[in-house]
Parts: sequence; structure tokens; C-alpha cells
Amino acid sequence: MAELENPQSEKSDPKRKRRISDSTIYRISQYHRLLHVLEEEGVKTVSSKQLANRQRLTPAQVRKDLSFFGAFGTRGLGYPVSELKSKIAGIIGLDRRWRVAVMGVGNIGSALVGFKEFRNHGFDIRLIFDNDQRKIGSKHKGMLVSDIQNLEAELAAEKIDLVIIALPVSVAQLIVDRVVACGIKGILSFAPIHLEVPADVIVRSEDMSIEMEYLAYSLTRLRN
Amino acid sequence: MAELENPQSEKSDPKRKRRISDSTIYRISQYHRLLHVLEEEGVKTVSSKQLANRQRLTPAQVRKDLSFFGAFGTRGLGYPVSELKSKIAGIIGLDRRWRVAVMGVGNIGSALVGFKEFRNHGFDIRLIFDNDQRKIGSKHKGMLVSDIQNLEAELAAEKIDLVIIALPVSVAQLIVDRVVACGIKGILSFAPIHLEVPADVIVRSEDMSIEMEYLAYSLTRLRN
DNA sequence: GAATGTGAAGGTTTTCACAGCA
DNA sequence: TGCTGTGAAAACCTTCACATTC
Repeated sequence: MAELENPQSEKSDPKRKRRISDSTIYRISQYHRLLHVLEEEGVKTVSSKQLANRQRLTPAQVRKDLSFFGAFGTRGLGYPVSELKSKIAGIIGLDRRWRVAVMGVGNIGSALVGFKEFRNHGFDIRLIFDNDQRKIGSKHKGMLVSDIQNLEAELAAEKIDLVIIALPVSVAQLIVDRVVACGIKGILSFAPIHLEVPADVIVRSEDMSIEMEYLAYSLTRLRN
Repeated sequence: MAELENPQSEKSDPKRKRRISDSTIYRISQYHRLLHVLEEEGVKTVSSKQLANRQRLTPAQVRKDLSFFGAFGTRGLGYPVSELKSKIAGIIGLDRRWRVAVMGVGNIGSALVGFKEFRNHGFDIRLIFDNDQRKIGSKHKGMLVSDIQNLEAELAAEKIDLVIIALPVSVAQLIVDRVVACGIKGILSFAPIHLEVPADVIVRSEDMSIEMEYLAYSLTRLRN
């Protein structure tokens, strides 16, 4: 699991009801995806039990998660698939498109550019950056590679919302600082280090080596 | 964060002390990485406070995490960097090499093949598979692409320990079933679906769209 | 009858705070 | 004095169970 690096510093307002947990948000996203499939299958109504069974959760969990955001179901019946899907889309913010920039056109960066899933979920990669003169100016999977030295001007011009860091550890923090200075508030990082950002910036880290190490640990420890 | 799909079904043995939490394992991995850096910097001793500050954790958390595995520090002083690093390596299972196969040589699969980080952490990608006749038999970043139809024979011959799924949703479960039938107990998946596996198989899912949606949610909801 | 929505119970994880040791 | 190791407390998350509604 990738980790949340910034626990939302929401302690301030005591009236505001308790922050909704990361796990709930994750699952809400999953429900959304599942509802999309059900919708395509022509299913009109779904119960918390059905929703739960498809992902090894409990029905109570599903109901509780949804209840944080409202009451979307009908007692005795279940939830209306399409309606719930679009309600969730509204909650997550998938009822709009997000403009994304990718920093670094190495292995990972270039995989992301070709990753169709993103576009289907509302994330449009608008810019890709590198610092390698051989790449800058060339086309990469149909996209022009920009010079990372100009990131400030380009992020502003393209009104970028979210940035993906696919850079080596050595420069990741440096670029993150510049990105943050541009007012970007959401960052997904593939660099295997802890990134320092101000409290109002959200960083999520995907760390594949750590995932592999989790597997290694599990097999080492839990078997025999 | 990627999610753990298989909550270890460890309820059986009541004598066995409580299973250590996923979050602890994650952090232990991170400590290992950090200790590696400190070791290279020539630091000999480190306190829980220093370890914590580098990743926005609390010193108590660090000490508690480590305490699940033993007492590695010296009161009044801290932890010996190199020694703790190798102790942790032993715990995670990084004191050996792991043989890995990648299923699918698309965007993500091919990025993984070039991902040096893996090798540095003890994970050797030994096989890569695809079902596309144009790819099979050709070299991809120096590795021969195998026919996924022969996965059973090849996984056995190469004594593969861990498998990475970088396949489209439509075939992921199918291949997972075959991989599991080969006796593989650890799977890292990039396919955005819930994979069904027996209780003794560990699956971790990296789901980049869900991470992006988390960011979208955070920016939508927590600002203004 | 069927399935939601939700307080309360139960379980797990994190933080606190301090005894204990170098 | 400084910092670990750890029970106990607090915070948090999940599951239970049932009143409620269709």
C-alpha cells in the first residue's frame, strides 16, 4: 500500500466532524469502480452485501463507509447503481477533469504516459518533463517532452492540478519544492524517499520496492 | 497506498503472539532504507527521534515498531546503524535474493524490467511473459520475452518466488489462477481489480488510479 | 421479508509516560 | 543525563445488532 505522507493536519476546527479515514476513501474509490462495472452489466440495484462480496469486505463496512457521506440507499432494496456511482463521483471529485503533469520520462514516467486507465478516470496528462537534452523537444508516445527547467512557466500555462514525480531520488525533493512553490497541492510520487512539503500539500507515495519487501516479509515470516 | 488483499488468516494458533500490523511492516521497510542512507553517510548511531524526524513519525512509533522484533538499542544512546540495518534485513528477508517473474510486457511491465531499484533490494527479475506473438521471443531491455502459455514450465524451471502481474484486467484473474496453481505464494498486482486467491497466498495491489483519486478527493473536499 | 443506517461494542493501532539502564 | 523498552491510555477503525423503512 502506498502511504499517506500528510495526515491532513485537520485538528483545528472541533465542530467539523472527524476526518474520514484513508481506508474509507480507498474503499469508496473501489466502490465507484465496481459500480461502473455493474452499470455496464446493466445491473440497476445493488445491496451492500453484493458490493462487499466482490472485494472481500463486510456489508457493514460498505454501509458505514457510505454513511459518512449520506444515505444513498433504500431500505429493503439496496442502492441504485447509476445514482450511487455519480454521487460517489461527486464526492471524490471525478465529476470534473484533472490536469496532470509528469516529472521525469524514465521507465516509470514513460509508462504512465501510456497508461490509458488515467484518462478513463478523469486524469489528463498534459505535460511531461525531463532534464535530458536528448529527450527535451522530442515526442514521447505522442507528447512533447518539456524542459524541466521551465516547469514554473509551463505548469502555470497549462493550469496543472496534480503532479506525478517519476524522478530519481537525488532530484525529487528539489523538484517537489519548485512544484509546491507553483501552488500545486497534490503530488503522487514514485521516488522512494519521504518528501517534505507544507501541511496543505498532499503527497502520496507509491513505492514498489516496499511492496515487494512486504511480500518478502510475509513469505519469510508467515510460512513455516 | 496499495492495499493488502489478504489479511493473513492467522486466527488459528492462539499461542502465537498477535500478527504484526501491515503498517508496522511498511515502516520497518522504511527504517531499513533510511538506515542504509545513514550507513553510507557514515553515521554510527541513531536515536528513535532522528529516525522518526526523517519521515514525520513519532519516536514512540519507531521504538514500538522495533520492539515487536526485539530490543536492538542501547538506553541513553540509541541504535547502532549497521547492526540494526542488518537485523531488519534479516527480519524482512532481504538477506537473500528473490526470483521474480513479470507477467505482461506492456507499459507497466516494461517499466518494471528497467527498474534498477528492484535489483538493489534483492529482487531479480528472471522471466518476463507476454501473449503477443510479436513480442514473444524478442528481447526487451535485454530480456527474452517468454510465451505466457508456457508459464507453468518456465516458473518451475527458474524456481520463481514472486510474481508481478502487469496485465489487463480481462486476463489478470486467469493468469493469477495459473500462477497460484504453480505454488507461487506472493503476488504484486498492478491490475485494478480484486484478485481471488487461496488464504495462504499474499496479494498486494498497486493501483495508481486509486492513488490519483485519493488526491482528487483530498483537493476537492479538504480545501475551502 | 429484505436491506439500510447507525449507535454501541469490540478490536487494533498509536501515543503517552515513565521505569530502567548505559 | 539521555534514550530505550513497554505497560497503560487514548484514538481510531471495524463489526455487531437492531430499529427503521420500503
